[in-house]
Amino acid sequence: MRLVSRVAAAGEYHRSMDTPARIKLADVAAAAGVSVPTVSKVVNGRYGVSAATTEAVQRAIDELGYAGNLSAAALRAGKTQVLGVLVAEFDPFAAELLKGADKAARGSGYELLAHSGGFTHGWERRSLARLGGTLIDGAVIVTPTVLDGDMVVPVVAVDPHFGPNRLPTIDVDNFDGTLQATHHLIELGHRRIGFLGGRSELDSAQSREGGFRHAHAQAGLEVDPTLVVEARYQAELAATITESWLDSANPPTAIVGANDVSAIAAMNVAQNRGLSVPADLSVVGFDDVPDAALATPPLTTVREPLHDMGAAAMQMLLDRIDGNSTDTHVRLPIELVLRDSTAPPRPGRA
Amino acid sequence: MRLVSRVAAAGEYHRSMDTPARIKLADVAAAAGVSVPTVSKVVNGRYGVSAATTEAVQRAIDELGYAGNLSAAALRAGKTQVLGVLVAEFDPFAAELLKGADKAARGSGYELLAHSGGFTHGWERRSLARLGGTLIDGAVIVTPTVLDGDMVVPVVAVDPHFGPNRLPTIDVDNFDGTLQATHHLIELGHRRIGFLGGRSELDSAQSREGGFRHAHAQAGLEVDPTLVVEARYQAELAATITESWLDSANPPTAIVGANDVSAIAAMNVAQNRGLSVPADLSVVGFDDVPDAALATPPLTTVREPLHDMGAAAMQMLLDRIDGNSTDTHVRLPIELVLRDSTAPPRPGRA
DNA sequence: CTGTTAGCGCTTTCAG
DNA sequence: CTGAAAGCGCTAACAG
Repeated sequence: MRLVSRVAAAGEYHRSMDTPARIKLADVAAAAGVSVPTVSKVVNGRYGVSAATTEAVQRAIDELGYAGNLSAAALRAGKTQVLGVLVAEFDPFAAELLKGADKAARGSGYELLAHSGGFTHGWERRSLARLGGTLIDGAVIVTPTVLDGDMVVPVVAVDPHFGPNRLPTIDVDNFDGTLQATHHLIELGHRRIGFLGGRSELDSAQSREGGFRHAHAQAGLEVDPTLVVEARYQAELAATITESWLDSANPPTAIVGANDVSAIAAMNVAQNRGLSVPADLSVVGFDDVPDAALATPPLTTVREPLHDMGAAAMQMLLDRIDGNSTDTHVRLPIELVLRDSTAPPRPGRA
Repeated sequence: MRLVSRVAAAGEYHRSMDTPARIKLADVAAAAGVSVPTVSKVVNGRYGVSAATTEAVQRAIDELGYAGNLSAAALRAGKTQVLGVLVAEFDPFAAELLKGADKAARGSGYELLAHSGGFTHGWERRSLARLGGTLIDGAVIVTPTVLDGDMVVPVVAVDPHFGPNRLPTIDVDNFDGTLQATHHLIELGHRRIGFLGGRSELDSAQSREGGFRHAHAQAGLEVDPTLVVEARYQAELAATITESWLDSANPPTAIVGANDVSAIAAMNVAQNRGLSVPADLSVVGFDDVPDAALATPPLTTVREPLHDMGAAAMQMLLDRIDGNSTDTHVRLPIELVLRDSTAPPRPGRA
C-alpha cells in the first residue's frame, strides 16, 4: 500500500516536471462533484442541467483550464464544427487561398484546420479519408488532380485539374486568361508566338492552350505547330524548349507560358544568351505568383484572384453544409497584369 | 438471421446513395479474412505478421482504399506524427511563416496541421489544449501573448510578445530594426523624428522603442518626449497622433512606425493634408507586410525574414521532439528595405 | 435534473 | 504468428 502510493506520487511529480497532466472531463467532474455526462452537457450547452450545477461545473472548468479533446469528441460525436482546407503543400498559391478561406469562415461558427498532405500521389483522397467524417465536417480541396465519386463529407474543389463537372468547384477562366495574354502580344505586333503548354492531361492546361489558339484565330493568324510544345508546368522543360526555339531559323518574338514558372524559365534562357527581354523577346506568364512581380524584368502575367477564390470556396462549402446550396460552380475573373516583360517586336522581326 | 442480413444490406444501399461508407479497419480485416489487430499491425508496420498475411492485408487495404481515422488513432495511441502550427488567424504574417514551416517539416516524417484559433482571448492555450497530446505531437505557436508554465507537448514560439525566457523562441532583433530605421533617417538629415510606439506591455514594442532611442543617443541627439507616443500598433491611433504632431508648432520631419500599419496610417494623414511623402515627411515602418510594398509611395520598412522564421521554428520543434535539442532561442536578422517613403528633409527644416 | 450504460475506431497487452 | 480483451476521452440514449 505504502509503496504503491509512493510510486504514484513519484510518477506525478515527474510528470509535472515536463508534461503537466492533461485535464479531462473526469477531472472537472470530480472537482465539481458531479458525473462526467453532466459536465459534458454543460460544455456543450445542452438542456437539462440546473443553474446551480451549471455554475459549479463552469467554475471547475475555469479553475482547471479545461479545454476538451478534439479527437475524442470527434470520434464519438462524428462532427466537430471544424472545416478543413486540404492542400498538397503550403506554397504561395495555397497560402493565399488560405487567407481568403479564413476570412470567409470567420463568424460562421466553424474553426479552420489546414492540412498539407504531401506530394505523394493520391494525397487528396488520403487526407480527406483521414480527416473527413471525424476531424472535419467538410473540406475545401486545393487543386486536386484525382478525386471521383461521392465524398464522406461535403467538399468544394478549388481549381481542380479535371473540369468542374465532378465536384462543386471554384475556378478561373483559364481560356480567357491566355486569350487576353495572347491578344496583348498580337496587338503589340507579334506574329510568331510560342506557347509553353502545361500538363495536357489536365483540364486547366487544355483551356489555356485553347485560349492561345483562339486569340490567333480571332486575329486571322495561323498557329505554327512547332511553336506549341508541352512544358508540363516545369522550369527545366520550358528552358529546353525555349533553347530549341531560339536556336531555330525562325524563332518566335514572344512566348506565352502556361504558368509563371515556365515563363520565368524562358526569360532566363533568353537573357543568358544575351537577348534582352522584352526588346528581343516578350514573355507572358500565368498565375501571378509572387515570383512574377519580383522577376527581372517584372513579368507580365495573368492574375488569378487567389484570395477571393479561397473565400468563395469556403462560402460555397458553408452553403452546402447548411443545405441551402444551389451553386455548383463559381468562376472568378482573371486579370491581365501588364508589367515589363512585353513590348513590340523589333522592327522587321515581327 | 435472414432478416438481419436484409436489414444490413438495405442500410448499406441507402448509405451509398449519399455518403459512401467510411471504410474502417474492421472492413479491411473482414475482406482479408483476419482480425482487426492484425490489420493494425500491418498498417503500422509492426513486427510479428507473416509475409503472406501482410500481403493479403495490403491488398485489401489497396482495394478498399483504406486510409485510417486520425482521431481514433490519436485517441488511442496518444501520438500522431502530426505537428501543428497554431495561429490566431491566417493573415499574411502567419501564411508566410507557414510556408517556411512546411518546407522545414518536409521529409521529417511528420505531417503538418495548421489551426487558426480565432481572436478570442487565450486562443493559444485553448488551441494547444484541444489539439495537443492527441491530435498533434508538438506545436509552433505564432505570436502568443499569454502562455506560461509547462505545456502538454513540445512547443516553440515565434515572435512571442513576452521575452524569450519562458518558451523556446524564434524572434528577430526588434531593437536592431528600429535602430537601423532611425539611423537611416538621421543620416538623411532628419533631426525631429516621431515614434509611433507599439503596445508598451509587449516585449517587442519596448525593444522597438529602445532601438529608436539608442539611434538618437549614438548620434548625440535628444529625443523630444512629445514625439514618442503609443499608437498600440493601431491605424486609428497612429492617425490621431500624426494629426496632432502635424498641427503642432514644430512638427517632425520624419516618423518611425512601430509597425507598418501605423506607418501607413501616418502616410495617409500627411497626404490627406496635401503634404508629400517623402518630400515633406519621411516615414519608415516595421514588419514588411505585403501592404508596405503596395503602399503609395512604397514604404521603407524593416523586413522580418518570415519564411526563415517559420522554418527555424519548425526545425527547433523537430529537434526538441527528437530530444537532441540545445537551442532555446534563435534570433534572426532583420533587414532595412529602402523604398520610396524616405528622403532628406526639405532644406531649412531639418 | 442527474447518473449509468454503451460504444465511436483504433492500438496495445497478453493469451493461445 | 494471430486473435481476444481492454480502454483512450468523450457523448447519446436511456433509466432513475
